[in-house]
Formats: sequence, C-alpha cells, structure tokens
Amino acid sequence: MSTQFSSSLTAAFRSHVCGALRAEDVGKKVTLSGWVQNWRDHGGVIFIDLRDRYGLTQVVFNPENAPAAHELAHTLRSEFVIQVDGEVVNRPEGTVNANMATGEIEVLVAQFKVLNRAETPPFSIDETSEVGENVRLQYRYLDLRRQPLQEAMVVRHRVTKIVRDYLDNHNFLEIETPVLTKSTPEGARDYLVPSRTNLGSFFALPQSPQLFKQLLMVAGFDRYFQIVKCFRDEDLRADRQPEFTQIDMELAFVDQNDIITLVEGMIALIFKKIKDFDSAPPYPRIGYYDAINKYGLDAPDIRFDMHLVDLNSVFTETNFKVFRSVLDRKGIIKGLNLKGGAKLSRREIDELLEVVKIYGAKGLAWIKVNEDGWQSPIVKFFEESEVTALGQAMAAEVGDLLLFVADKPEITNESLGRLRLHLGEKMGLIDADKLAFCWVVDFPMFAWDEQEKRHTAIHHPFTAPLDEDLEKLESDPLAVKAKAYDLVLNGVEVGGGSIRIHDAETQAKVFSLLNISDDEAQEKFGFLLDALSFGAPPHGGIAFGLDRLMMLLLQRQSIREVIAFPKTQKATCLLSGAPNTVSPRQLRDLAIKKA
RNA sequence: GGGGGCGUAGUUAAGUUGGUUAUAACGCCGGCCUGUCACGCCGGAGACCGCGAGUUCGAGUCUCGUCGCUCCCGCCA
Repeated sequence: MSTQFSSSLTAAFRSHVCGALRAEDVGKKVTLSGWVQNWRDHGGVIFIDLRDRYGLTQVVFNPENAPAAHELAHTLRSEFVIQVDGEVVNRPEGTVNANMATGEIEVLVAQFKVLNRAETPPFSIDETSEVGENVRLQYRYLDLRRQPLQEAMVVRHRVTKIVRDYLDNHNFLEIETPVLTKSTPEGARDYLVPSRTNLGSFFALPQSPQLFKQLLMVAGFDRYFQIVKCFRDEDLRADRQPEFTQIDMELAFVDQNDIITLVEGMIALIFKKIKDFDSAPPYPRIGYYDAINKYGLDAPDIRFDMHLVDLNSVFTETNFKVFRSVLDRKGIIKGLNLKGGAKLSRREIDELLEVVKIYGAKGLAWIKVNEDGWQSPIVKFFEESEVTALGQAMAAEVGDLLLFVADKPEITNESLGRLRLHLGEKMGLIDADKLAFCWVVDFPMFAWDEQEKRHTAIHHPFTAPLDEDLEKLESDPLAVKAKAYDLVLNGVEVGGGSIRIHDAETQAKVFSLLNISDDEAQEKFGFLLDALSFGAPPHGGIAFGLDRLMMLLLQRQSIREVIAFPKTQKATCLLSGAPNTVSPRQLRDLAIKKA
C-alpha cells in the first residue's frame, strides 16, 4: 500500500499522511492531520501518537519550543481530530522505537489546531483485546478505525481491484443489473419491496443477477461481470449474511473447461498478490459422487485425508441387528479410521457421538484396535469373517480408533463427513496455513424432495444437463448429471456456476420436471424463455462469494469481520436500527395494513 | 421452528453452599512529573448485577418469563 501520495493531498490539511515519514525526511516542515491515538503527558514534554489509516506518527509538544501549543496540548484526549504543523526531527539517541514504521523520527510541533473534539470512545481504538460484538456493531464506525477492520477493508478493495483488472484484461464488461426485480419461486425467500405505483404488487431484491446476466448473453455481451449485492431472506450463520456480495460472471461461446481455466487464473492471481501463495492451477476436480463417498460432503476439505470407507459389502450378510435393519432399509454403513485414536477416553468418544447426533445420526459405533485385540461394544455381534474383512477394509492397525455410522445414506455421509472435519481440527490433522483448492463437478441435476413430493434443482433450474445424459431427462431424472461446478477452498464453497440451458425447448423440459407448469413457467420466467428463443448463444457462468473468499484470505472466523456494516444474527443493524417501523402515512401510500 | 453458550462500572472480567458496604484491571476525572511509546506516581468518581415476576427472613447467585448478542440444526434453487 502506498503511503507516499503527499502531492495529491490538499496542502491545507496535510503535507504527508501519518505513517509516511522516515529518517530521510528529517528537517522537513510538515503538516499532519489525524486522530489522537494516545497521549503521554510528562508534565513538561507531551507525546501524542497521531493516527490515520496509513499509520502512526509520534508528535512532540515541547514547552521550550512552542509554549502556546504545549499549553493547549494538555486538553487533548483520545480520538480528538487535530492538525499539527512542525518539523521532522530525529529521535534522541536511545529513544528510537523499532516497533513503529515511523519510529526513527518524530514531529516537533510548532503549532496545531483541534479540528474536532471527541467523546471518550466506549472502547479503545488501539486495543486489540476483545470487545463484545454488540458494542462493536453499535459503534461500528469506531470499530472500523481499528486495525483488523482497517486491514479487511483495504484487502477487500485490493481483491476487487485485482478482479476488475483481470476481467477487464479478458474482455469482460462490468454491467449493472436491477436491484428492484421480480420475485422468483424456488430457492431462498425473497426480500420484498412494495410498489407504490402498482399497489398490491411487489419487487423482490435479487438473490443473484442470474436471469439478467443470461439476458446479457442473449444481448451479445459475451463476457459480463459484476461485483454485486445479493439478498436472501434466510437465517444467518457465521458465514452467511442476508445481504452479501458476489463476484458474478457470465460468458458466451464457452464450455465448462474454458470457464474453469479462466477463473482459476483469477483466483490464483488473488492469492498470489494478497498472500504470495502459489495455488498452482489447475486445481483438482472431484466428481460429486466421489466427494460424497470419500468426504461425505459436497464441499470436501482436502487438506487432510482420512477418507470415509464404505462398509456395506463387509456386512451384507450380517446378523448384527442395528446394521441389519439399516441395510434392509436401503441405508448404508460407513467408517472412519482415526489413526492413533485408540488412546481416546470413553468420554471423548461420547463427545464424538454428540457431533454426529447434530446431523441426525442415532449412534456412533466404535472399535479400539489395541495390542491385545479389539475393544468395542459391538464386535461380539460380528462373525469372524466380518471382523477380518472389516479390518482389511479399514486398514486397521494397532492404536487406531474405528468409528461407524449406519443410517440413511444422506445422514451417514453428512454426519461422518462432519465428524471427519471435527476430528481434523481436534486432532490437529489440519495445517491451518494450508490452502487447498478443488473443483467439485458432475453434480446431479435434481434431488427428490420427500416433503413436497417433487424434484428440486440442485443448482438452479437454468443449469444444463450433461450432453450424454440428455436422454435420461425423462426416463431417469435423478441419474442426470449437470454441467455444474463448485470451487471449494478448505472445505468451504467459495464459488459455483454452470453451463446454462440455451434453448427454450430443453428449458421447458426441465421446468416440467421440476413440476413447474407451462403457465407458471411462462408467468415467472416467460421473459427468459422468450429471450432464449431469439438466438441465445451457448453460455455459462459462475459466481464467487466475495465475503467468504475474504474470510479465507484473512483467516477470520466470521463473515462480519470482512464486511464494513454487517447485520446481527437476527438480521438487524445495531448501528442504524434497521429494520424499523414506518409512519402510517408511508403505509397508507403503499396500501399496507399492519397485521 | 428447534438446541447450546453468554449478559455484573465506559470496557474486559471475578464473584464460594443464597448472607453485611458487589471485587479487579484497563479506561475516565483531578493532582504531580521534560524522553515516553502498554509512560510512571498519588488521589477520586463510576454498577439499581439486561429487564420483569417468583421462591426466601435475605437473590448478582435458585426458578419461570422476556429482551439482546452469539454458535449450531432446520432453512440457504
């Protein structure tokens, strides 16, 4: 980051920024403006650390040098905004501060002005110690003065700059799409905005610019991108906010490979420039089913191994009741081998049970592989042949802890997949500094929603099926795979996209499979179907979650640490008080009655 | 919709089996100090223990409710 832009500053306030001055500037007359970070009044000489976003400079008020300024300096307090005129001088022998970038020099003040006083802040700006998050959010503008958020905003800017430059170099155009748009079915809840000029009708805030960017492809803008806010009215998580930012892209005349290669270049550039990390594309590509089989989750963390092992074949003929009944109900049995885990206490194993329970597993069977044999509550139910086969399948060695879940496939996979991550953290199997990218590809097109008794789109209803699966669309929809791809980093989905359907006929077929009637499709998406009929080029795209990307780049635990003005878990803004009630007049204009 | 954690001076925390005047550190205010940079020294103010009920002779502590923050499940095409 450049701190040397003195020539562009308004000289009246600043000749330099705080953090710019070095030993070679000694002798210069300078003007600095900033906030009082800290003051040290020695009765005689007074020191102040003056802060702006570029750094700190120690300024000195000496009664012999400038008595009037020194007198006035007694009144200075935390976060006062001041402007000082003075001379850059070397610090006396032995008082150089090696911890400060500007630690070799100080500014000897000739005169200064208090530009603004400040109330005592509710928390110290320099302090890195913890402050309750509600206080931080209420005074977010003060929290933003602190180093972690300053860094986050700077890096965030740098990332978007890298993205814009990269995409500009690749012929992309940044084009804005509407924020007041049409509510779509499927997917997340929409944020709705009532229309005054069309009483009873509503706009929806976009969950993504999906439909409009496809229209831009039809319009001939063969490479589009936008760094854009998206809105989903769903409950929050540490990595989820109701409004979030996507790096959204769409390209025409490309296939999946083209897109993957192009964005790998962009991601690699970001990590190279921000973290000096060489991510070495091409990143591994993992089929969706492989990911589920080996990692239990569709966003695998490949920083460590410890794969899930499918044990159905071992127990095909088992008489162990628990496994038997699961297999009879088309469930699956899978295991994890925690190397060296036999030393875990009974209590620690019980804690692992609590982990899988969260994801619906009813139990967690275990075997300790000890020197003197297997210790386990369940082995006594196994045949000799099963014990042998199990040991082989799990590659069991003395000292291992074997863990099993038997349940419906989704539950077995997810709970063991999550347990794998839990153990990875707990047992220190994950190198926290590692960055492991992979693509997950060949997603299924549809999932069966048991509650609603219909197919739902795994990605979204505009995703194209693999060419070779086209014919299965009607005969066996659940077997159809999609031209969809997710970029996963350290087990976190940071981006996802697909090749889109570009002909109206296939699109209509997919809608009908999703149980969206012709009328409904026409009403909701008619404008897209129309557009597809006017010469839509083959196209596809991808969108990255900028906030999650920032979390990973900066190794922050919460998305709120990379967003300037985040919402609380109840989706409120503690700073502004949004959402709030509105006047009867406003409601009357919108013909809205309070419930 | 559900499960867990937290809520005590401005801030961060301590507070025993329920028991006199609720501790501390930092910050704040006043005084002293001419080389500090987590400046130092002396003194001081500052809390209806989130809010409301209940149990009790007595509640920061126990019970119930409620509000807020947070983590997770559901949800997030």
